[in-house]
Amino acid sequence: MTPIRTRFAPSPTGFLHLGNVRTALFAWLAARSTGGSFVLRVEDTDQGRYVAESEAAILETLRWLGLEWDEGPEVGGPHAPYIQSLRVDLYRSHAERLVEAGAAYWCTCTPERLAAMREEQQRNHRPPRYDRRCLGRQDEVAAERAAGVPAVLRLRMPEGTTEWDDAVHGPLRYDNGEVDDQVLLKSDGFPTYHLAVVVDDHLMEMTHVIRSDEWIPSTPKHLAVYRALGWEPPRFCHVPQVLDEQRQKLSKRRGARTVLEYAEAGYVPDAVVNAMALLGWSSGTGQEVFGRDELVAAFTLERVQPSPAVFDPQRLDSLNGLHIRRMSTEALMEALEFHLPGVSREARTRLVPLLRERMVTLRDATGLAAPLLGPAAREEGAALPPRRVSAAVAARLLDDAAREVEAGGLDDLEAMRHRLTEGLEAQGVRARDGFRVLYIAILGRPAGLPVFDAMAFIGAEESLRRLRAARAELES
RNA sequence: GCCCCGUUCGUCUAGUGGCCCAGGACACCGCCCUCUCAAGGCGGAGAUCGGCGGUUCGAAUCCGCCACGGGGUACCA
Repeated sequence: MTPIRTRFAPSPTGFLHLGNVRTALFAWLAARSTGGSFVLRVEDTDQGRYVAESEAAILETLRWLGLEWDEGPEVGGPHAPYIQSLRVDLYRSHAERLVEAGAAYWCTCTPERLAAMREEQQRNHRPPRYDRRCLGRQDEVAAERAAGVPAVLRLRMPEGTTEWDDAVHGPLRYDNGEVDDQVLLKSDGFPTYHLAVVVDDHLMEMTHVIRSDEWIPSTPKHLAVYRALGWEPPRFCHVPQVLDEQRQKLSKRRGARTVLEYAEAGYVPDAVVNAMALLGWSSGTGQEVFGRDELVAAFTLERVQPSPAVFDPQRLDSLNGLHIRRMSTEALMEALEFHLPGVSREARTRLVPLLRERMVTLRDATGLAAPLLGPAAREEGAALPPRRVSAAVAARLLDDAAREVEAGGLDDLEAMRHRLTEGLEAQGVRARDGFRVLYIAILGRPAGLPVFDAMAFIGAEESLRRLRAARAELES
């Protein structure tokens, strides 16, 4: 299969959420799965919307997810710089070529006139497009520009139709008469997306343009630029958007969490990647849980769906648990450092087997392990004795357990548990009911990490202290 | 207003003319396992394949119209 060379080109106007990054993931997968390359490019041509911290956050997000780029900011590459604001001369020189080719023209119409024009077109049920007033008076416009009147450069959209074979949507066709004479160069001298994206994608030798499908309507403009410059266009792949539960495009404004927030909340990169991959793509084999390498092996652009997908947080939870359980003890121990601050590597290693199957997120470790790392606060409503267990049975169990611990029972948890079970059953009490007493005594609540393992973890001394405290509570 | 894209269980999806009175996953419910909680195993409920017409011996799959959802319509990306 031919290597795909593609890019992710975010604009540094905010943080990355699942919707943005899903597109990056598909591009990364397309490149990796074909032995191609993945380029990162920063599209900061809108000075007004630039948010300083967001650029660093974008790089951090991609790195956290493991979507490493072969060329781009901080790693460089043969087509550097990879930041558009540093490439302005390139756009201007190509704009000049477009003017010479008669494919672009200057325009000094005011924003007010443009707005009035569009309003009128809308009133008359006509498609909103620039009316080309300046196209017929280029000499005057040139004089105005010389006199300092602000001007923009517009694409002269050719007649006819534009069609292309989209990798996701199949054949797409537009009547050029519906397409506006797009502004290519703004009056501040910066290019618009429509010029910069074409120049960079060509110069950076992209074979595929993988982007959100909100770009479909402007693709004819881009194709017109390719044609005017005599360039062969890349293959376009317009991937569907990711929607929230209200079926709206995911957006920070509407409360979409950033990827980095998921990281802090205890989600693991592989799970987030897996969950995103399933939004708009499926393997076709029925497999839905993928490790990184499996995903790279299974991915193809052809299997990307054209319809938008609603992000389901519950699915992410499920996958996160699954991926946590797939992690090695060593890896989990390391990953838990953030959520179990101050807990030694040795202690974390002992905790991992107890925690692994009980965590949805890494953050769950904090609450689960709390009774083993400090005093076990009594959970509200956790009565001693619990329902279905008499005070007499509870007292005896606590005494028996204390005796067991004193006799070194923690050295063989299974044997100790067996003896305590027999003691309970001799009194006609089921172990599952009786042991609830131990859970409350040791963990402060009727459920949690396996209680015998918990006792072993906190040690004989602390175990005895808690058993006796519970015993004393029964007396009062 | 104009243009475009899309439409299979609540959600993600399989499905490209007969294998589908539609399969899987998540969530939900039940059972089993079990020191609790989980995890795991098994089972259940859940979709008139957006609607209506058409093509065909036969349509979720092909065509048309409509409806609904989303997007574009900027000197934002």
